[in-house]
Amino acid sequence: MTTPPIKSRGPKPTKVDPDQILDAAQAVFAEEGLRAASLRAIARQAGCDPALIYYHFDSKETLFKALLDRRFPAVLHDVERLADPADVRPTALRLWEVLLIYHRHLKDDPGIRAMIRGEIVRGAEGLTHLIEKRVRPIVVHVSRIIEQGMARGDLRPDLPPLLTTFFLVKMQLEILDVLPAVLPHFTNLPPQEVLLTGMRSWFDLYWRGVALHPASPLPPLPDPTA
Amino acid sequence: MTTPPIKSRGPKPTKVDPDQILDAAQAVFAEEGLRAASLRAIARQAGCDPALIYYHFDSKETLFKALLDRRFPAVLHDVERLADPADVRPTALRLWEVLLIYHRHLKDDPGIRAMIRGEIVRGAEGLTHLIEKRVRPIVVHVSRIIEQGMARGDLRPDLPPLLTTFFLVKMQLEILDVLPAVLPHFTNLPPQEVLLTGMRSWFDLYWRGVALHPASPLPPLPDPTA
DNA sequence: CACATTATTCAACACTTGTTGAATTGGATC
DNA sequence: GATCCAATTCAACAAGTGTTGAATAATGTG
Repeated sequence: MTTPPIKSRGPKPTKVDPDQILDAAQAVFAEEGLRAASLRAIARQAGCDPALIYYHFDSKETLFKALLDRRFPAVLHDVERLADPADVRPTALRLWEVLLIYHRHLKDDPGIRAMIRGEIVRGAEGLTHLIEKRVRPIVVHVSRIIEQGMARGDLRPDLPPLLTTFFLVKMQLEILDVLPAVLPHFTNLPPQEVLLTGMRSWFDLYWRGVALHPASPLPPLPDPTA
Repeated sequence: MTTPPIKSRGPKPTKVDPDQILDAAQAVFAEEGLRAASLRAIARQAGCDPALIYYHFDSKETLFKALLDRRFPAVLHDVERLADPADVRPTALRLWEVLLIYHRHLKDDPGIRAMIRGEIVRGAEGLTHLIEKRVRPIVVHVSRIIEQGMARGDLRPDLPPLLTTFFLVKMQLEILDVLPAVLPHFTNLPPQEVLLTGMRSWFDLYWRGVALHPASPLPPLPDPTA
C-alpha cells in the first residue's frame, strides 16, 4: 500500500517482488526460528498469498537457498580480500577484521546464523550440503590468514589452522546469537554495548591464546561502527 | 517382547515405564532435532502408543522438563563439588575438569545440548525459563572457580568472570556438537580422536588466553576416558 | 476491442502435529 | 468368579503444514 511497485517488468504491476519475500522470510526466521517458520507466516509478513511464494520460488528449500545466496557472496568476498597475502597489516588486526566481517553481515540475520549453526540440518541432507558448500571456502580463507600469521612469526607455529579458525568464528557466531539475549540476565550492561564488550573480551582471550608473544600489546582495534 | 517388565507396581504389569519413554525421547531428539521430534516418533521408538506418553506426562513440555531433570542435577552436583574453595589443585586442572564434566554428562545427549543451545526457545517462553533456571547455577559455580583462580594468582586479574565462563563452556558444547560432524570433512582424524583433539586444542588456546603466565607449562590433563 | 502475458489469489489436497475421551487389557484382591 | 484399578490402546479432533491447479486481476500489444 505504502510501498510503490519498484520495477514492474511484466504486464501486471508487481506488488510483492521476490526480494520483499526474502525480507519477510528473514524477519520470520528471526522471530520464530527456522523450523517453525511457516510459509503462511512469511506470506503474511510479506503481505501476500502463500501461493505467490511458489510463483517466485520452487519450494521452501529454494527459498532457503535464495536466502543463503543473498548473504554469503558478500561475506566470502570480504574474507577473500582479507586473506590476500599482500595484506601486510598485523595479524591481530586482520583476525579482528574477521570478527567485524561476521558482525557486519550476520548481525541482523539470525535466520542465516541458524542455518550456519545447522539448526535445520537433520533430515534435510540437501541443505546441509548447500551450507557446507558456502561455509567451507570462508573457513579456508580464514585459515590461510592464520597460516600466514604463523609464517610471519606473529602466531605460535604449533597451531592447527582449521581448529584455530573454527574457534575464532564459531565463538563470534555464538556471541552474535546468544550474548544479547543472555548477558542482560547476569549484568546490567547497556544493550548496545553487550556485543562490543563480548567481542573485545573474546578477541583479547583468543589473541593471547594464539599469539607467539601473548604479552605483547594489541594494535588498536577499530569499532564495528567505524 | 524381549524386555521383561522390570517393576510392575500396579495391577497391570508395566510394559513401558516413564524412564523408557525418556530414553526414547532422548534418542529421537538426537536423530531428528528437537523441534521435529514428534510424540508419535517417540512413542514408536518406545514401542507404545502416543497416548501412553500422556498417561505418564502431562504434555510435551512436561516431557522436556523431565528430560532436563534427568540430566542437570548430576552436572550441577559435579560442578558444585569442583567449585569447592577447599579444592587447591591447579586452576588449569580444575578448568579442564569442567570440560570433562560436560563431556561425561552431555556427550551422548544431543537433545539436551540442543535445549541448552536454545534451539526450541522461540515461542516457548516457559521452556526458556526452565533452561535458564538450570543452567544459571552451573555457570555461577564455574565463574567461582575462575574468581578463585584470579585470587590465587593463577589467572589474569582483569578477566570478566561471567564472559570467561561463557567462552569456556559454550565452546565445549560446540565441540561436542559439531566437531564430530564437521572435522572429518576437512581432515582424516580417526573419529574417536576428534573430540579429544578438539578439546585439547581448545583448552590449550583457552588456558594461554586466561593464565597469568601463559608460557608456563600445563599440568598433565587426564583423558575423558580415565 | 480482443489477446497474450505476468502477477496474484482462492480453494482445496493430503499429511502431520499435540491432545483427549472412551474403551480395553490383565493382574491383584475380595 | 466378580470387582477394582492401573496400564494401555483406539479413534478421533482441531489446527497447522507444504503444495498445487484452476481462476482472476491488471497491464501492454495487436
